[in-house]
Amino acid sequence: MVVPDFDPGDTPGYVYEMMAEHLAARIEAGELEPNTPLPSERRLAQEYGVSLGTARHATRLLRYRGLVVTIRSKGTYIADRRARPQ
Amino acid sequence: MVVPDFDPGDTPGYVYEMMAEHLAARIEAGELEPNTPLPSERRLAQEYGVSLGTARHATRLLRYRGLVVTIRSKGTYIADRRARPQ
DNA sequence: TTTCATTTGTTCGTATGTATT
DNA sequence: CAATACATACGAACAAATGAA
Repeated sequence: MVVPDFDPGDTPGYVYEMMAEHLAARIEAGELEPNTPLPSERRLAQEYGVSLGTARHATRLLRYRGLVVTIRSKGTYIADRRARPQ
Repeated sequence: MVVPDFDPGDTPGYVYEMMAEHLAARIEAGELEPNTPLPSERRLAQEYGVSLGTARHATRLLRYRGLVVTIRSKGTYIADRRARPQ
């Protein structure tokens, strides 16, 4: 299962929401495994071609959804599948 | 003192760029000699009254310009004048 | 060998300013 | 005016490597 590349292009909606959706899809698809760290927010920002603020906004949404757990000065980790809502 | 004190004050431009310029001037003026270590980044941050991140940004610019060489867990050294570009 | 201090490397948290829509 | 997005800047904490004791 492969998640298509991220391409905000001219698709409607907010960049930070699309980015969060894209990351969520990668997590749910198992491409990003539980208890492993996400790339840093600055790295994510680079990879997705967005600003740090936007990347932070996206990871915050994932946090709200319980898909990731962020530990300050350490990183953001994929949550256990059983600890995830739904 | 050959190079005037650092004073970002209300001058235009970015702090990290002005700091890099100031350090570059000190290096080119010979105040800081080749093969000697710069003060640590945290020390530089204190001396210049800026944050660690800004000091690191400044030394990174010097690195790009080939004025210094940074060795992890050791320090940042003034490059040989003959090894410097231009 | 182990311990410790120093220094760079990395990361998140937060605030502010600017431009655009 | 408000929301989005970007960039700078500061702070705090942790990680890793080096070298000395």
